[in-house]
Formats: sequence, structure tokens, C-alpha cells
Amino acid sequence: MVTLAEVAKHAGVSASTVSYVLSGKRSISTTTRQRVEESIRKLGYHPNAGARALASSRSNIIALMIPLRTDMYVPVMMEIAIAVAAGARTHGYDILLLTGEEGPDAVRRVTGSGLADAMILMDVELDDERLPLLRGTHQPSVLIGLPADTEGLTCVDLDFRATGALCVEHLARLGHRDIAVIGEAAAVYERHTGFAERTLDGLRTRARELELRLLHRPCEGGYDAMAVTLARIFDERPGTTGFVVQNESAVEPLLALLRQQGRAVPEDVSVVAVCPEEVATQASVRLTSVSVPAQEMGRRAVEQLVAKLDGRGSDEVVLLAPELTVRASSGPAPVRP
Amino acid sequence: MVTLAEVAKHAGVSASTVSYVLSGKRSISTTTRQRVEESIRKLGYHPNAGARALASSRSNIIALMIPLRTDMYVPVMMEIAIAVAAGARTHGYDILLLTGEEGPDAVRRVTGSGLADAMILMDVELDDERLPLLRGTHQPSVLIGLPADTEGLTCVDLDFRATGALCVEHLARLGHRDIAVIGEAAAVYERHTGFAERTLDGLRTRARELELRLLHRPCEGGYDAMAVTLARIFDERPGTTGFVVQNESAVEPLLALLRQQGRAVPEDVSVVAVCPEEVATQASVRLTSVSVPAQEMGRRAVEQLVAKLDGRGSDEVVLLAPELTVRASSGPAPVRP
DNA sequence: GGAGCCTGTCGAAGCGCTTCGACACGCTAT
DNA sequence: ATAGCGTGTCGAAGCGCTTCGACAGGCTCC
Repeated sequence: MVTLAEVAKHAGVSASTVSYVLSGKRSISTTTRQRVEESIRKLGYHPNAGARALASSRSNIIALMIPLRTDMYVPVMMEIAIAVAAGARTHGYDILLLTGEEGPDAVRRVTGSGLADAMILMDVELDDERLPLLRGTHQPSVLIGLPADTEGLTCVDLDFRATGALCVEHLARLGHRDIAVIGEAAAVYERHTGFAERTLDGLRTRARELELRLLHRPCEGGYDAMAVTLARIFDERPGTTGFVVQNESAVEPLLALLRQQGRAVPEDVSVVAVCPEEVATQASVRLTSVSVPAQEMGRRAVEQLVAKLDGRGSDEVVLLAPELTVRASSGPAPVRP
Repeated sequence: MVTLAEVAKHAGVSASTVSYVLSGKRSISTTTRQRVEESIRKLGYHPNAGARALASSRSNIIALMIPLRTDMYVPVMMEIAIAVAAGARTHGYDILLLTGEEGPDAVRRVTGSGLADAMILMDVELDDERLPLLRGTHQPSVLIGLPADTEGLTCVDLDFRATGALCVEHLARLGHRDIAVIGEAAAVYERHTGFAERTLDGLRTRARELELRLLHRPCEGGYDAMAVTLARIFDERPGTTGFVVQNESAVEPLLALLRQQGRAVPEDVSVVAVCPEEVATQASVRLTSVSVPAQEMGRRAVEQLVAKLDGRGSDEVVLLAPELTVRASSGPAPVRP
């Protein structure tokens, strides 16, 4: 293994000079710099991460906590994770992958050991038990998702409240008066996951303002669960003509069931989805949707974090504005006889 | 920040003793051990990862290279990644997440810098350009997936050849003679991704042995692409009664299209899928399937790797035996008039 | 009863890097 | 000419930990 000292000897300079060439923290003459750089190349030198971390107390690693549960909104999580990893690399950081399994302990471990310089947390609950720890440490962090109290925290998220409002407005404008919301699994609401509750809040508030009737039903996803949920909805509100779906694994079952029941989309019922773009465009009906900008969220989270690590930037809540794209699944409400 | 030295002073022992308590590499009397452990608890001591890595040249980190492409078989990848992360933790390792983006350079960087002690590679191509690097280094590694030449490598994968054979056999036993295979996107085959090609090979070989007609068509997934693909298939082989699908995002579209065309599943056509269990059970028809044991693969990969790191275990190819679960999507071939 | 052997502890020498202060040199400004 | 300054380089002191050899003390064994 090649060390800094060997590079220094090869280039005929001192170790500190090589270090300064690498870090750029002091000015180095062009000739020296070139000589050193050539030695580095020739010897195939890679700085040792551990030594670097020890000496500088910076690991150049960002910890990313992803949810352990693999049963919900998985593609979005994966997309965010990949965007985070790629974004971090462009700033010279690597990503340490932590699953939710360890819970708050992971935060302690990472903070205490200096394994990572900063953290990004996903799957944030409204009253997340990791938050006090984050507030209590000096380690920079960014949440993807919005807890109830954002005091002293930096968060990045889609504005789910506005998302909900947008969906309702779209349907209202088309003349729908009875709207059903097919949400995430009940467990998601029970955990008080921010995005789910906020969307619902946005939907309800706007529906009230526009004097629409709104029925919300959580749904596990999958064909069977959707069948039960849908039956209940039409049972309770036979006049339902508008659907808002926020559950990837319920989308296709819903469409199949409506088709099966002879309800045409968008002639008889309209469907608006909150989901990643690919789900909306690859569904059996091209869906009018508000897309969840997973990549953008991942990228922004990294940017915020890097800014903090560089001493720029401060606590801030970044809410991305939702955009509704009209496709083939929504149209004017049918005229009542 | 609490250091080893402070713990030592607090416990009234030397630093090395504390270190040996932590690592267990030398015997320590019970009384001393307890005293040290209490000091550790009281002071809230966490060993510094950088210092540890430097002194021991072990980082206790495993690098995991996941594919950058987010457009294919995503849930499986995510599930493997999470299983790997969880499994690694139980052995005291953390996971460094690398995206395919950097390509072979990532291998060099990680190996050279001592960032990680070992690597797990996903999304392995038959003739992967990272393999020479792995063979050339002394760093332990495990592939999830099977390249063409496994010499000197440790691999974990589902036996996709057997998987293909199993699907064909199942359909043959039910009397189907004309089988269509709906595969992954063409790009996956062009990259010579091991699992796709091996499945196909298994399908073809067994079909030949059983004298069945087999038609393979790659498919991008999504409703539109599936519609085109399906039309072509029935155009070319109108007598097709058996389908094998290896593409999560083509499953639901296929079922919807068949339904739409008035072809009943399983009365008129049978469908066998190669996909994760949840996809098979949540589809609009409960699918006969060979499930991809993502978690098992992740867990096994970690086990192999840890064995290597501990000096046990050797190069080995672990092929998990496929299991076909019969559900509602396959039945006897229709009797020809 | 001394040689030989565990057992448990300690001191010291690094691991490879960053960083601080020092300093030599060649400027410009007086 | 000389003080004063900026520029480029070096030496040395750690960063917090692991690990090796040493050794004290209490064994067993012949």
C-alpha cells in the first residue's frame, strides 16, 4: 500500500507539501504541484480513509437512514437513495446506509464514533423519536419528510398539503362533487407519517372550502384489499365520481376493478394519483397525477447538507411545489340525470 | 468527545486494557472487565471509527455496489440492499452505498483507500468489467448474480437456469405446447445481465428437450409496451397458451390486456411469473410464480463475505434452488377443437 | 523448590494523515 | 540599504486506537 510519505519521497518534497497539494489548503508552486501529482499517478496513491478521518476529524461520509419496511412506497425510497448517493459523490462524500432497524441507537452510534460527518433521515414520522437526538448533537442533518415540529431542523419534502389541495381543485374544476381518497395502508397513518397526514389534511381542507364531499379510506394495496375498499366506498357513497389515490400498489388494482365494474375512466369516474411519474405513465390508463419528485428531493437534501457542512446555509424547510399533470384518467364529471 | 484514554483513567487501568476489554483479544479478569464496562457506560464512550480503522487496518465497513438504473427490477434490488444492510449489522459491519455510476473506479477507490474491508456487487453482467479488478485485489468480495466466468469469485444467486426450466416444465405438464416468454427490457439482454440470459437459457433448453415451441420477446414494461409486444406474439404464434413473465412491470399490464382481449386466465392462457412473492400475490390474478428470494440472497451474500473476512470460507458459487408456487394463473391447456 | 507456564496487565511504538508554527527567500516600499 | 511582507516549503506534533513484547505473580510439575 502506497503512503503519503512514499509519494513525498518520490517527488522529493516533504509529506506536508503532498498533503497541501491534495487539499489545496495552502498555495503550492505550479512546478511542485505537477511533480507531486505525477508521483501520485505513477505510484497509484490513494489516501487512506481512516488516517484522514483521524487526523482531520472529518470522514467525508454522510449517513443515510432508510426505512426498514420494504412493503411500502419502495421505488420512491430507492430513487431518493440513489439520488442521494450520486449527489453526495459529486461533493466528495460517500454514503453510509443505515436501516431503520437500529432506530435511534444508530444516530448515537454514528454521531459518537465519527463514522459519518452528517446524516440524512428518511421516512420521518410527525413526532419522530430520533429528532431529540438530532437537536442535541452538533452534527448536521437533513430530514426528507416533515415532522410536526421543525424547530432547529432542516427538512426537504414535497409540499403534500398543497398536493392534496391541488388534486381536489382539479377534480372540483371538472365538476366532481363526491370524492374518495384511497390512501396508504392504515399502518402508515398510525405511525403518523408526515406525508400521508399532510396530504390528507390538504385534501380535506380544500374540499371543505370548495364544499365537496370527501371520503378517505386507507388501503393495504394489492388487488384483494382494493376490491374490499372499493366496494365499501361505493356502498357508502354511491355517487362517487372522483378518486384520489396515494398508494402505488393500489393504482393498478383500482383501474382493473373499475373496468371490471363497467365504470369507464375518465367518462364515469376520474382518477388522480399521487405517485412517481413512471407509475402514472405506465399504468393501464395514463394517469392524471401529481408526481413525487424523488430525485429532486434526494438532490436537494444533499445540497442542504453540504451547505451546512461547509458552514454555509442554515436550518430551513424546503417544500417543493407540487405539479399536477393532466393525462387520460380525469375528465368532466358525468351529468346527473 | 470521550476517548479511550479517558475511560482508562476513569477505570484506573491502562488504555490497552480498555482496548482488550473492547475487542476480547486477550483475557481480562472479570472484575477489571466490569469496572471498564461501567466506565464506558458512564462516560458514554464510543470508539472513534477513524482511529480504529487506522490502527487496525480494518474499517468494519462493507461496500455495496447497487445499479444506478432505477428503471428495472427496483423492488428486488431494494430488498436485497436492505437485507444486506441488516445482515451486515448483525456481524458488526456497516454498509457503504456505492452506485454503479463510478463504475470500476469505485472498486479502485474503495480498495485503495481502505474505506471498506470488502465489497458486495449487484447487477453483475456476464462479462463485467469490474471482475478483473476484484480478482487482482486481495479484498474479499461477493457477487450477487453470476458472471460468465466464476473462477476465483464467490457468487450468490438464484439458479435462474433451473428457474427457467421449472417454468417450462410446469406449463408442459399442463399440456401447453406454445409458450411465449416476456422478458426484461432489451437493454438488460444487451448488457448481458447474467440472470436474464440464464433464465432464457434454462427456458430454451428445457423447451427443446420437451419439444415445446418457445418464443422470447423482451419488453420494456408498462401498459403500452406490453400491448405492442403481446400483439406481436399472438400475430406470430396465434396458438400461444402459456406465458412466462420475467419483468415485474409487465405483469399487471399483461393480465389487463389478456382480460381485455377476452382471454381468460387460466382457462384460455396460463401465466407463470418470475418475480418477488408480493407481486405474485398482489396481482389481479394470484400468480403461479417462481419467487426471487431477495432477502435470502442478501443474507447469504453477507454470510459468505463475513466468512471470508474471518478467514473461513472460500470461493464458492451458491445457487439457490428455485421453487415454483402454483396459484390461480395456471391451469390445463385448453383442448383444441 | 526451581523450571516452566499460564493469566492479566502495562508501556510504548506506531498506523497515515493533517495542520500549525517556523522559516527561507525574493519582493516592494520607504 | 533596510524593514516588512507574501509566498512556498518543511518539521514536528499529534489525532485515538491497536498490538506487540515484557513482566509480575501465582500456578503446576517433576
